[in-house]
Amino acid sequence: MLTERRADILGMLVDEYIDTAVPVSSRALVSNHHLEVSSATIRNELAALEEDGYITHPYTSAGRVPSDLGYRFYVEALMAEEPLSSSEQRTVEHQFHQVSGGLDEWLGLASTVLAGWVGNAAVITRPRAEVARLKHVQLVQLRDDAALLVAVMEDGRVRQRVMSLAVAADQTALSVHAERLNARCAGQNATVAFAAADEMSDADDQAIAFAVAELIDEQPVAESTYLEGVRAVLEQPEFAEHERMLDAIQHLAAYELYSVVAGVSDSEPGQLTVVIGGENADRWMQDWSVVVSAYGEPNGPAGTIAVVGPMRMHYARTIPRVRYVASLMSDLIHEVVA
Amino acid sequence: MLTERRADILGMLVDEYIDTAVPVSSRALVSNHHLEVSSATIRNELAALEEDGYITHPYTSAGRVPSDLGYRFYVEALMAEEPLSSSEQRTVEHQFHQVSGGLDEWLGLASTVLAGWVGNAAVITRPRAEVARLKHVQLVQLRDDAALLVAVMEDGRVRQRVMSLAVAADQTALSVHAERLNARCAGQNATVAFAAADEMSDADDQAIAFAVAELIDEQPVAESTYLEGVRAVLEQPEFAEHERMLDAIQHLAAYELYSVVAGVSDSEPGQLTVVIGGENADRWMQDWSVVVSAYGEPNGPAGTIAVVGPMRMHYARTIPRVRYVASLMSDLIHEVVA
DNA sequence: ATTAGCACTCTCGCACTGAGAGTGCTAACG
DNA sequence: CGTTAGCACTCTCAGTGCGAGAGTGCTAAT
Repeated sequence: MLTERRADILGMLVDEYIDTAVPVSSRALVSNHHLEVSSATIRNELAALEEDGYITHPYTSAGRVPSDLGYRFYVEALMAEEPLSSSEQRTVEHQFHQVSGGLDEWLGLASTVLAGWVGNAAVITRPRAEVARLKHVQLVQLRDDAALLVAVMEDGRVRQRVMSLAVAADQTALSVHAERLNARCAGQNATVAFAAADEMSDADDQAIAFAVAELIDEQPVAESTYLEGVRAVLEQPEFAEHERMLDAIQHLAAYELYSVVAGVSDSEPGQLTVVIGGENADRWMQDWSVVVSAYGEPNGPAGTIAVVGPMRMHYARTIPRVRYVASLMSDLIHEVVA
Repeated sequence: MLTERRADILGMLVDEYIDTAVPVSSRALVSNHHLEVSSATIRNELAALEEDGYITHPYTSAGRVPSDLGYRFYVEALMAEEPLSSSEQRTVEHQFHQVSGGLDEWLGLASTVLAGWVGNAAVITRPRAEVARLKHVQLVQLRDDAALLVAVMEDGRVRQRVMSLAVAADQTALSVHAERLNARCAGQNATVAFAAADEMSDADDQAIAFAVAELIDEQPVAESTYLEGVRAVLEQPEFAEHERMLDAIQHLAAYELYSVVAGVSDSEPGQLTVVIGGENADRWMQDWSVVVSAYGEPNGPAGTIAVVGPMRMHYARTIPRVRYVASLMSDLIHEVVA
């Protein structure tokens, strides 16, 4: 376990490094914090902290930089969370009253605001149920032998597909098809729908049921992922080199982040998770950190709100803000849904 | 007007510059093309071409680089289009047979393939009618006093919104609401729907009609824009500098490209447009070129297929490939819709 | 345990230089 | 008159070397 002084020093060091992106030296610590000891003493402590794995050297005689472990300890025990200023709260409330409403606009706004606050990329996914279930199916006539299949899921997502029909059907006939399906599949998951498709005798019924089952089952690729603040991330000095920047860009595509964020948040709404550097599963994320929280109704469809950035991230700012936006979105959903 | 020799030289120069990204010298032209004249002669011709504004100097005594006008002349008159190889055709046909079908998958695949072929960003927008018209409305019950409004447009787009109701209604009552609306608004545009909303007596009817009108009217922000190949663009040497790269990234967001691409293609399906450098309306696009074509049924809903990249773009490869993908998508839509 | 002092290491920015590439011009040539 | 050889001039670019500065680690003294 760390002595108190060492913990203090580690805290200052991480704060400073997050702020400046420059490896921090013993002298800087002493002078910036008016410590009562000399830089040599600090050097000894730093050596001990390095021994224990909390910090490293980029090269001999540069300042120290926090390691994964150092950041982890900082987030767990040292950091002083920076609460939202009243002006920040006022801004966000004002902005949310400006937009007419509708989930999509909220999500877009939330990601923009969050990204702006924390100076990193913000990723928000639309709420979805853990297991997709069908709510309602409808067929809209396009031509004699083709119809648009619209499937509404219980979590409010809507999927569509154009179907061609073996037997020509007018809108009335299509409604009959749809009703048969609703009777059989409403409230059911994909497995049941596939089974239902097998049982259908009529060819078109079967084709439609099969299509519905596929729609229920469909994996959301980048389905409604809101991503903002890419430029802010890439302006960080860690991406000064082209190669790093290019790699970062490649991975910052919305659909990759979707899987990252979805992979992390197995938690329930309100629970916030921080994943730091090497703790990430993905290989390319070893230098990145993610602060993520689920939002939504308890036991209802859940989405995730995340901030993604380099390990040197302003955790003390980011964590309360992710938490705040998550609870804000949960409240908004509560108002609409319950 | 250019003498034939000058035109030839300009053609070679543009070809070479597109290939190498290096300002091309008189000597390089002579040796790479086994010209029967000396480099001094070429220098005289280059000076003349510069005088006429087809090429420029980056600085005194470097090679020559095409200007906007030079590229324009090249695309118009000099370029030899590079037809698709049989292996390219085979690949794409193979891949399109692999996917199960469904417009979204086609569009995603098309953008990926196109981006890969041309080494630049490919942007594809979903087809939409010039004026949105309602096809069909449906209400799905969420709770006693809330319903999901699903509006299907004539061009096949689907929009949704959660509505809270003044008077509780079960699914049967909701269907009645929906039918009233369909009777009044099916096939109509937003203006008519707004008018209809005004005439409705029942409060919920009115609210729903108003919401429908808004859905019809809604501007697609980044609505279903497929963007691929961002990394490829940014690997081009024109983005070697940090600042340029950051600016490019900022603008390459899908929703910005949507407006760029939509702004360019006022043409009908089959017509292909090339916009070079300063011909772009947007200020930030002054160094970019866009090759864009509409696709879809004549007089039907139309989408756009575009390639966006630096001015130094391989037009001879890009143009036939954009054209090909556009006609491919048009065919696919034709099969499904007509 | 703390500290002063000092040698050592490594980075970073800067100036300098020489090679090379390419042009523009002039004068000669067919 | 078009073409060409020759040459001076310009500008870039990569490499090199160097000095300043920052920071550590160690040792010996307090």
